[in-house]
Amino acid sequence: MATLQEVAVAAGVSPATASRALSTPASVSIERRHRVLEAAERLGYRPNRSAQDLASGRSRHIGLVVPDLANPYFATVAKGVQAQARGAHRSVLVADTDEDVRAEREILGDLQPNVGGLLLCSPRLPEDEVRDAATRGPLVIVNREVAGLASVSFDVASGVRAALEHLKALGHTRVAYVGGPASSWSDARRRAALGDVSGVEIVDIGGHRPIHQGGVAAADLIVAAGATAVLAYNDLVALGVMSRLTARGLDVPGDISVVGFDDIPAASYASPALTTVALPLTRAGHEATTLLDGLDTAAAPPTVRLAVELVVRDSTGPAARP
Amino acid sequence: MATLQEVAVAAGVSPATASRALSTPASVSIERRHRVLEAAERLGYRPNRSAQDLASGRSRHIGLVVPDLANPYFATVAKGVQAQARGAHRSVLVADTDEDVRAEREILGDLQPNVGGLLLCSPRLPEDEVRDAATRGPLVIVNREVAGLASVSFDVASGVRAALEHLKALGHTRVAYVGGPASSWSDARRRAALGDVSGVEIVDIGGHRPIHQGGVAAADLIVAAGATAVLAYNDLVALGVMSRLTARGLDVPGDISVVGFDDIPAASYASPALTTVALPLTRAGHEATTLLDGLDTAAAPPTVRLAVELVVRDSTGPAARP
DNA sequence: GTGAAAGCGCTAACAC
DNA sequence: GTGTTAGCGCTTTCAC
Repeated sequence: MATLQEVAVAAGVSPATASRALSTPASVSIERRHRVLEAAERLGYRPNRSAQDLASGRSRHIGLVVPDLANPYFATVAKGVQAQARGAHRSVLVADTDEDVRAEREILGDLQPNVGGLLLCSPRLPEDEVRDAATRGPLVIVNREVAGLASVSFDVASGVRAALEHLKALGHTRVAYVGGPASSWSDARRRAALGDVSGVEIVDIGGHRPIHQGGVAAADLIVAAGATAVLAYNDLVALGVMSRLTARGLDVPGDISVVGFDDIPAASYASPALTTVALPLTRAGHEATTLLDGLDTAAAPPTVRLAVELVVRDSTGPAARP
Repeated sequence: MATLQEVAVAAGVSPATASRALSTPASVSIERRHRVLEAAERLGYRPNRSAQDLASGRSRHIGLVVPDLANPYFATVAKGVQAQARGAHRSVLVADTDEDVRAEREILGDLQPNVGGLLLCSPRLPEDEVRDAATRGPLVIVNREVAGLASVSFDVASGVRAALEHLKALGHTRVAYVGGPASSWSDARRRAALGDVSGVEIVDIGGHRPIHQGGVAAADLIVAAGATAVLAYNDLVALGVMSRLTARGLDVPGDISVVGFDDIPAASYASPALTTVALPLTRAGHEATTLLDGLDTAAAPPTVRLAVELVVRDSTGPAARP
């Protein structure tokens, strides 16, 4: 493994110049710069990140903390982060908390001192702890907003409204809401917008696990509540609702319409294909990474709220005549 | 941020002793060890990974290269890797190649010099390049085998046989195989086992993209070929086949039985729920990480071939009478 | 614009 | 067991 030292010797310059040629090309004469670049290329020079980080006092790694990597939602965000980070020559350290707040704390303490910035997808960590973490280094929150901190989130309220208007236009007047984890920020956002559309009565089915099984569990409650349509916390839940409904012999959307949230790939594969509020997850990963890069220079911590879009597929239809 | 130096001073020992107390506790007297641990705890000491790596000459990071993080297959492997790595106090650097071999090469060159070991999920990279990478540092291949290199893969042949036997027992005699990417190692493994079950005629539908859309594209060919059952390259493809079949008005499993590979979460959500060959993906992540740790000490590069299991659900049934 | 020199925080001989 | 002493490979003042 060639070192910068060796590159410098090969190029006939000092290590300092070699370093500058690579990191601040503008500060080196064009001729020497070329010599250094050529030598680096020829020797197959690869910077030693540990050395760079140690010497400069800042890490080029980005830490990404997610509750569950196997969840397509977070996996997609992670993919976006990854892509953007690579463009900025930074690497991504991912940590999966397995939905466990205790593990999350531990990971935070472990990870944060060793990364240049942290991307936190943490729907459940108490706000003061998030704020605390932000004092320890650059931090961007994803899918949540905390006053005074940089974040990337989605305009879920308008998504909820769009879904409700869509159902209303189809003649639905009694819509069940299947909630997610009670402590989740984004569940609260969804709930807050539930009353925004007049003429649609909302039946709260309560909080459920944000996975397929949660929807399965909720389906019977929906039927019992006499709703003709459902808005679910996310697609996984919506898919769960749909499969249980179908298993009970009910038709979607003939008997009950179903709307999800997120637009994970499975939403379009399902049959019927799921009508859902699409969140630009990859884009969120991009934005969050970009935000992180500009965080020191930014005056106030920026908050990006990404627009969402209702994707109408086949799981919604006219309300059944009573 | 407290340094080891400061911890050492606070504990009244030399930096070396402080270092040993933390990394090789056995080599320090019990009393001093306690003093160091206590001081570290009290000062909130966090080791600087860059410094550790630079000084010791080896990185504690694990590099994980996957073709697509948003693919539930790789996301699940990644989760397994992550969990195991954290147990060993190592962090995971993930890189997503976006299914692009050129990007993969670049990532390899970038990543490998800066990690202590590499986990490669790379179905398509030419074998000699994989072998080449292995000379540059500890490397474990996942879901593929290359002679002489450490790897974790699945016993897909027995999975194919189990699927075929299952179909045969249901009376199917003409089974279509929807292949994956032609250059993929695991597609070749599946194909190699296709002839192992006598009494079942295999119709090769050719290679398709290993995603939902690939299955959609293949479905019509299956019908045209007159097969009563399909074995697909993976679940995504199987799901695609199923949705196209259903859209054409065919019944699964009434008219055609479908079997997938992998057992991703969506397989159990689908309706009908997909019969599939389950691969222990999380386990593969664990094993690969464990293998990486023991690689230097191992005599011969270990090859782990994980057992698979046919999960019979609702997408397979008796062959339709001709 | 360039080089010399001083570390960044830690580990690993090497002596004791 | 323990301390002393060198660095690991790089960035970054500081002079020139």
